[in-house]
Amino acid sequence: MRNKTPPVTMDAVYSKPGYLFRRMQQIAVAIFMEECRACDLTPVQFAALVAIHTHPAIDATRLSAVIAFDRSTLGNVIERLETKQYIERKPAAEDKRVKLLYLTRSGAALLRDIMPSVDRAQARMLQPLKPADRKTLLALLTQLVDLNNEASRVPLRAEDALEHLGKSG
Amino acid sequence: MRNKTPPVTMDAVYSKPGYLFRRMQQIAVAIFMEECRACDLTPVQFAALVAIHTHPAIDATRLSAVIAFDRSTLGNVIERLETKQYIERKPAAEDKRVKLLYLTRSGAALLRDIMPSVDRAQARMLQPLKPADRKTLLALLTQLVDLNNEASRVPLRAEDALEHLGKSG
DNA sequence: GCTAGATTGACAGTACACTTACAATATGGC
DNA sequence: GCCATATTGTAAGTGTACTGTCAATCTAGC
Repeated sequence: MRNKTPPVTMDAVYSKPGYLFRRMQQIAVAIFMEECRACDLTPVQFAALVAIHTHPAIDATRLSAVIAFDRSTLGNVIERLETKQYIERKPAAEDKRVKLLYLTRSGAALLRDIMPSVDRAQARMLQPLKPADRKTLLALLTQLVDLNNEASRVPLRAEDALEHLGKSG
Repeated sequence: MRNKTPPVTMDAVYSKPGYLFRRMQQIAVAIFMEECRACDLTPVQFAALVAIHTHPAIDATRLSAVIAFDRSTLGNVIERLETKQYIERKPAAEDKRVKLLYLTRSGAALLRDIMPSVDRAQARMLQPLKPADRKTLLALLTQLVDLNNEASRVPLRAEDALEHLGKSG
């Protein structure tokens, strides 16, 4: 009867999806920050701007669901975007707890201006792969993120963004 | 002459590799922490333990290169592992700046005990995909992380771990 | 052997990413 | 209308992840 445990080597780290996802996220952020150095925006701040642009008058809780970003941390992100005057926060008339988010003129201008940089960053992340492999990886990742959505502490709820319309409309 | 910029929608986020890598990292950490709740270890702390196990008497700088983890932050990680008594730090005789890292007995025991939980976590991350797709994704990710190594702020230098042997050996 | 430059570990600062807790407010059941 | 419950924003606490800077120390060139 063999009871031997396999030896623990660095392969227990390097060949595992957990390590690869961490590295890839690390690399993706580095590339994004490099391409978008001029505009002083982080990947999450960019996602928030896009979401507020797409859903004006969204509140922080719904924004969190739409970009799948932790609700508590989002407060700080919003604060930073407000300090940089890219967004505005206005109290909602119907619900005194809620503060609605809007892109400012300069926020909208920024968003328009950085799209080329963002696109360049996104392209660079997959650049080293052959075009066909890029497509395959993107398809598998999309599928995996979608199927694992509930495993995340902050599942994506894209449809949440529409809720605030139903009340007044 | 058309100069129109494409409309900015949430697709500028959802369909991009940057977003997918962030989500997947988020999901991977959540799954890891869930499976390893009992032992109170983070993914990075686990990687550090494996590396110290594989390379006893490694120093912090080389450890950083071996697990591709930021040198400055690693100090805190080491501190936490030391507080939990999983590792020991001993000053090096030859170089007074260096502190060498060793697994304690309880650190080695922990590492042995949690391997099944870690394996379960790693398996769960890819679970939703078909077996063939898991292999494809893992292969493409491994390739991409390797080819993008230098784009990271903390490139992996696995061979650095062996340097400390060359001096005295 | 002495000094210029590199290395090492430590620290301060910024930004995610998550947890739990809490007060203010809103809502639905009665 | 009143109250249990849920929602919203905020804050404190922990842990990555990176940027810098700094002093102590080592090493190489001379």
